[in-house]
Amino acid sequence: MFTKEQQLIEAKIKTFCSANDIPLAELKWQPIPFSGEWGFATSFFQTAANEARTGKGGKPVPQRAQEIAEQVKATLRLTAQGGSVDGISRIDAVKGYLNLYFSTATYASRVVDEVLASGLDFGRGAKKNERVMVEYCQPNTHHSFHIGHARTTVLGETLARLVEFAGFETIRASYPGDLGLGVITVMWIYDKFYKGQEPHGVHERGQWLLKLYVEATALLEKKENETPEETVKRETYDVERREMYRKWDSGDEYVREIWRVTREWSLEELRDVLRMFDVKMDVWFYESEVDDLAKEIVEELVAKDIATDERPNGGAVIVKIDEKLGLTKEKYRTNVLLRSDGTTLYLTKDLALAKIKFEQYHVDRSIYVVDVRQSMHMQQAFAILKLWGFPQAEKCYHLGYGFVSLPEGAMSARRGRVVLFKDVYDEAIKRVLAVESERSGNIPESEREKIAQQIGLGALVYSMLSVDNNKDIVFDINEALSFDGRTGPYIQNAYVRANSILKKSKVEEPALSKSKGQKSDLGPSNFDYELTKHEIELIEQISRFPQTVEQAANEYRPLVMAAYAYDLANAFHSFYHAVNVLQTEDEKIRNARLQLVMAAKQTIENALRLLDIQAPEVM
RNA sequence: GCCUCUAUAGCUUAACGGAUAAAGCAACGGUCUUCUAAACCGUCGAUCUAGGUUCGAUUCCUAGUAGAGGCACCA
Repeated sequence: MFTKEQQLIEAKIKTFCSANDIPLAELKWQPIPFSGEWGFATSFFQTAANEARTGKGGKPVPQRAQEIAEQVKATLRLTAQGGSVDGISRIDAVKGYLNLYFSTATYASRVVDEVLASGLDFGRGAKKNERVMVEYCQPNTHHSFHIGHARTTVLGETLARLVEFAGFETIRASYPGDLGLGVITVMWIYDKFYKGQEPHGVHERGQWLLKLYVEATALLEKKENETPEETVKRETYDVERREMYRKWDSGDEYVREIWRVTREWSLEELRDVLRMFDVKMDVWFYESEVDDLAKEIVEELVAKDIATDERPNGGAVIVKIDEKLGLTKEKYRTNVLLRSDGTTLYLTKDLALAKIKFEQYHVDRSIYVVDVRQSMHMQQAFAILKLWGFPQAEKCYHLGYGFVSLPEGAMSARRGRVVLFKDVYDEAIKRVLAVESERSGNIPESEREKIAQQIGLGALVYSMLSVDNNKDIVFDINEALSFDGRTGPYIQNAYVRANSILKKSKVEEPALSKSKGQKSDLGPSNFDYELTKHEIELIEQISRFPQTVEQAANEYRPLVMAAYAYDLANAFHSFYHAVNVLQTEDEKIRNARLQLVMAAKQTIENALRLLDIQAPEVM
C-alpha cells in the first residue's frame, strides 16, 4: 500500500547511486519491523558487498552500508521540496538500513478510506486471466467422513478462496473414490446380512456403512488360531466377495443397483458435510466415471511410445519414466498403467482425469490437495503428463498435507479407529453452548444454535489451518476445540467487538457487507491528531491485508492467511483495551476512530471469509 | 539400498538470507461500577550436532543424529 512513495524514492536512490558510481543492488522493501513504528525500509548490505567485490573501498560491509544509507538520506532531503518528502515524515539511516516513516494523518486516511470504499472487495487482486482448478476432498464412499478428510476439505477450500480472491478464475473439484475392493466389501456384507436394515438419518446411515466395513473386515481377515471350520467360512466369504467384484465389473444389474443405492448414501452424507463447511463444489469427478477413459489413454500412451506394452509376454503396461525422460539417476522410477489382468490403477485414472481437466475444462493451473504420502505418485503423474506433451504439466502443483493421527496412533477405517467429523462437530457445538450460557448473556435464544455452529466450526477449522500443511497433526479434541488464545473464536471475537462498538455508536456503516461501498456518512476520514501506538499498529496490520492475500495465493499457503488473521485480531484486541472509542471526547477523533473500527471489522470479515470461517454478529 | 519430509521455549506452532527469533498453551503476577474478560498487560523460557557458503544463516549447501513417510501391478 506504499508503492507510490516507494517508487518515487527508489528512482531517487537509483539516480544518486549512478551519479556517484555506487553499484546499487536490487532494492528489497519491507515494512519497518518494530511494533508501533510504521513506514517502509530497505538495506544497503547487498550494495556494499557488490562494491567490495569490485575492490573499491575496503571498509567492512556493514559500515559501508551505513555510510550509503546516510548519504541517500541526505540526498533525499536535499532533493525534496521544503526538505521533506511527500507522504514521509521522517527518514532514518540505522545500521545499514534506510527507514522511511509515514506522515501519520495521510497514511492512516489512505488505508481506512480505501477499506471503506472497497468493502468486501478490499484486498481483492486484479484479474489474472488464468483458470485454476483446485481438486480436494477425495474421500472413499462406503466409509464415513473423518477428521482427516476435514483437513483436505478445509485446506482445499481455503486455497480455492485465496486464489479466487487473488484474481484467478477458480474451479473447485471433488473426486470421491467410489469403487475398489473396500467398496465391494461393504456391499458384500450389506447384501448378505443387512439388506433393508439401514437407519434413516443421513449421517447415521453414512456412519452405519463404516460399521459394516469394520465388521466385514473382521469376518474376512485371517485370524491366528483359526479352527478349520472358521477358515472354511472365511474363505467362502472371500469367494463371495470376489464374485461380487467380478459381477460389478461386468455390469451385473443386481450388484450395480446395490452399488448405486449404498454409494448414494455416502454421497448424501458428503454433500451435507460440505454444506456445513459452506463448500460449493463446481465439479464432481468420480473414480467410476474416469475408469473407461483410463483404459483408452493406456492405448494412446502405448501408441505414442511413452508406455511400454508387456502384454504380449503376459505382463502389464508400464511407463519407464526415468528412461523416457533421459534421466540416468533414478528419480521417478517405473510405474504400472494397466495390470496384467487388464484393469486400471490409481495413476491411470489420475492421468485420464488430468486430460479431462486440461481438454474439457481448459485448466491452466491444476492444484491437487492430496496426502503427502502420495508425493511420489503425484510427481510420477506430472512427469508422464509432461512426456505426453501437456504444457499445463508445468503448472500442476501437489499441495501435500501431513496426515492426521490420533494420540493412540494412526487412524484406521478398517479397524474402526477413526474420529468422525460429525462427532467432533456435535461436540464442538455442545461445548460452545456451555460457554455461551456462562459468558454471553445477550444472544437471543433463536440465534444460539447457529452461533454455536459458527464458533465451534471456526475453532476446528482454524486449528487445522494454523499448522503448515506439510506437517503431521496429532488430533487432540481439546486443542482443536479450544476457544482461548490463538484460535478461530479469538478472531471471531475481535469481529464481534468491533461490531458491538459500531452498533452502540449509532453510526451507519455504509461500506460494510456491500461489494462496492459508498462514502461513509462521516465523510473522508481525518486522522490529523496524535495516534496512539495501538492505532498505528492496527492500521499497519489492516494495510498488510492485500499483500498477504497475494502472498498466500502465490505460495499456495493458507497458513500465511491464518497467521495474518490472528495478528490482525490481536492488534484489534489490544487497541480495544487501550483506546475507548465511544468515550472519546473530541468528536473529530471519535469519528476517525469509528472509521478505523469499521475498517478493522471489514478487514477481519474479509480475512475470515478466506479462511472459511463465519463471522458472527454477537457471541 | 535409494528418495522425500520434519527437527525452534516444558508442550503445540510461527518467522521473503537481514535490525531485538514471534505467538498460544502450561506456570506465576496484575486488569471487569468504563464500547462483551472467548479479552488485555507483565514475568519466566528456545534455533538437534559438526563443518561450509555469505558482510550477515533458524533459513542455503555437505555430513551426521533422531522421527515420519515413500520406492511398478493397493489407493
